[in-house]
Amino acid sequence: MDIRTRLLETAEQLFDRHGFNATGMDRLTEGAGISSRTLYKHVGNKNGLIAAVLNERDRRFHRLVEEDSIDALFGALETWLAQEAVRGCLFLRAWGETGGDVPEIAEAMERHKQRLRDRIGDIVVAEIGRHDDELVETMQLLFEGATHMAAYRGVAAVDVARRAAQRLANAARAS
Amino acid sequence: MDIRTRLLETAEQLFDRHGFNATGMDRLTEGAGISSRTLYKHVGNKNGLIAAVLNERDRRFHRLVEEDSIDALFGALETWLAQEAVRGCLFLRAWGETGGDVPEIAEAMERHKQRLRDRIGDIVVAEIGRHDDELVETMQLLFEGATHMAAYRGVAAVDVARRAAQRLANAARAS
DNA sequence: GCACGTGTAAAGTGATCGTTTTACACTGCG
DNA sequence: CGCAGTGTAAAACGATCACTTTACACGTGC
Repeated sequence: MDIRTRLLETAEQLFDRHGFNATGMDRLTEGAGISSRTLYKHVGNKNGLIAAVLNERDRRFHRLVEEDSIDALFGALETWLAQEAVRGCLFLRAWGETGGDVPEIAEAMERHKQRLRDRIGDIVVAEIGRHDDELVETMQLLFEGATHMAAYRGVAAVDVARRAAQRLANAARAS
Repeated sequence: MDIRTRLLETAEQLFDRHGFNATGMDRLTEGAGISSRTLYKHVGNKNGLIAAVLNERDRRFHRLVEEDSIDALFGALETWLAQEAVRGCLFLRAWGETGGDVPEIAEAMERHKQRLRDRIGDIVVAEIGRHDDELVETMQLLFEGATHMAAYRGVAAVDVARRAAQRLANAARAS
């Protein structure tokens, strides 16, 4: 496996499990099986590594939601939570741990949320046949809620969100 | 003002603004205007301080939601966000930054979420006149979603959640 | 065949971390 | 008076932090 890929995967797991600040560079190099010199050659510094992890994660997420449907959206979240024991949104966590003071991290977070919103917009159009801002907002709210509620109540939270989204979409379709 | 109160208020602001790990004890003692010796006399260690901050915040939150109504619940969240620039749920953030490995912090988080759930249960009964687990789950989801979406889209997220909650409660009342 | 890119191993950088310690001042109470 | 309690100021603790440096090994391609 590519060194950079191995590094980003290891870092993502460790950041998710222990938090960003609490994960030292030693643990990262040891986990990825590379020297610290190599790590810094690849990502510059720790914030660069965090940003790289986030951007790769965003790419991976959108590859998971390829079709525009409510089921695909929440299905992706379920897969997400199944293969990684997520403790809330990793983007918001990184942003919060750095106080929003690191531009590259803040931008990665904003970009991810914007892309999520755009994708939900497409889903709404595909599901009810027209634009509906209120429904988009509400569905993003449900997605965000499921992400964080799953942290302490398990994957079942996603089902609750999916059912609520379906019900609200049905109501919008009927009106 | 009481020393302990001043310490907890200062710590809560700094933790919210910069994150838990990124806030050093020096900044805390300086912010509260006390010596480090006094700080350790009062809360034992940093994790004790974090737990104390969380438990006090939980008490304060429930004082804000005294009447059992959807408006009171989301009104409290709005007040919350207006007076403090919250970057997501402080309980989940503390839990995430410590990897869930600090018992007193994990317990404070669980207790807060359980109390929130109980309160929402009361609200559902008051609003629709009977128990409805699915509605409780969904409303907690909306609350959690609003808390985190407000971090990057502002207080308006709370209104979206409130409207969705009202609509779902109305539907439950009618059925 | 030799420079160059890419990697490792490991010591060392100064800064900052959470926490403890030492020394001293003030207050209220028996 | 004396002593316990509670506070401050400031130095010191060892550990760990992100990051750099030094020294060396291995291919690949001009």
